[in-house]
Amino acid sequence: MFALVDCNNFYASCERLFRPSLEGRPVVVLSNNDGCVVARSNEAKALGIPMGAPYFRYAAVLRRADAAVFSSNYALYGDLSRRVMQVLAGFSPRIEVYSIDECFLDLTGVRDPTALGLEIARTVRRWTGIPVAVGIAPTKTLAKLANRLAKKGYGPTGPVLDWSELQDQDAVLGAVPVEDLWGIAARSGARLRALGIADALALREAHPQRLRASFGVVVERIARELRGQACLALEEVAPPRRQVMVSRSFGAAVSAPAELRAAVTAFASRAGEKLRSQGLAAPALTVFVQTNPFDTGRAFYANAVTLGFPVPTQDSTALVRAATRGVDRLFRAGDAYRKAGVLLPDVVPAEQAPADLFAEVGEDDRARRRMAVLDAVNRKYGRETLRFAGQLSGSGWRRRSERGSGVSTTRWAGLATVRAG
DNA sequence: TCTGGGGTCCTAGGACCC
DNA sequence: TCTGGGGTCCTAGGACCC
Repeated sequence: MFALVDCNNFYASCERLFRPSLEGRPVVVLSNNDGCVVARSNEAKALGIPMGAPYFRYAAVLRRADAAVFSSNYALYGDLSRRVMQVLAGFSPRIEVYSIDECFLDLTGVRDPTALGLEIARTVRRWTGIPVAVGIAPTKTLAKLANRLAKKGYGPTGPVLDWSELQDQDAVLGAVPVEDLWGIAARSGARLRALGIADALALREAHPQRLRASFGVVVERIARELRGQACLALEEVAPPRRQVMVSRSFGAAVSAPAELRAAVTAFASRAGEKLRSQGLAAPALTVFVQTNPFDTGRAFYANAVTLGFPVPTQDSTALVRAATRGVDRLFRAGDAYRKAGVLLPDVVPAEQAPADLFAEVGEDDRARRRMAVLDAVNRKYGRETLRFAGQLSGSGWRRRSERGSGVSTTRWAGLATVRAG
């Protein structure tokens, strides 16, 4: 038996946490470059703002509705997520942290799952301030669905729905569009509809073998899970990462090669930090650049190049050197670049990486110590306190973030102030 | 003016082996 | 008319997730 606990409008709820005055007001949170709406409170959803909508298209609507608009603050969301997961871990011996705002719990053997679900929702709310919904079912796919329904008010006594307690399951499934299921999006949805499979009930009744032949094993599993046959297990330990990526859209177009190099230097350096913090090493680095894909007046240019290392590395110096060398090969004069990134494919655990037979004696060790110092300084005094000189060649690419709340649970200066009396 | 970032899994097809 | 059988590895691209 699975429970899926999902935080309601997570980023919006985080921003609201320290501002009770935002209760009842529409709240939205924007993506990295203040570009898209990535979280909406219920009031914002009611305004008809779609998920992922470009902000500039809805700015006027939001202003008229007196909405609160925030740039994203991942340090805050990450910290609140950890707190929520910590509370959830107290309710089940086996949990799977599925995403920043979702967690599966193993409820096998629980006598009254609905009562436990209500207790979970109450406790998370009281201890962290974040509202959640709980879906309970014998498969993950049904638990996801039950969670959606719980948020819509199907639960008899609160934001909790146990699928097996639901009357007329078939009627409910018949009213769920096939694209609302976990794992089915627009493409597969359209193809399923063309075969007359438009809702969850029709998918459940379809022949698994035929689904497999036309759509592959993923859709077959979903159909089986709708019947209550569990195909997806709880994964307590996340498998090791296979790639590391750092990429950003630019706050303003970049045309100077030195500034493009400055941007990928920052990305490669950040990628190195990620590698070291996760104990990984990269055998190669891909750097990519692109112009504005939405500009219909100019030809779109996107290109990438991959460079290999003699042995897998976690040294930022090597990553930065490869990234800048790569970007020099990609750069075309006259283009206005809007985005670039660094991708480290096929990463391996650092202890499995062989040493470089041809490196100077002691160089490996010196490089490791340099990186240890870099990380220690930046951990203590803040990201990019110590950085590569190449980054000084320009910072016009940096993101717009004009609406940050400044609230933090991880910096003294950002803590909320409470006045009594 | 203005459009995110970071991932995973699956499949088909090519290339190769004995 | 007619051309074996069984397998692995790699890659690109599609599709999906939050």
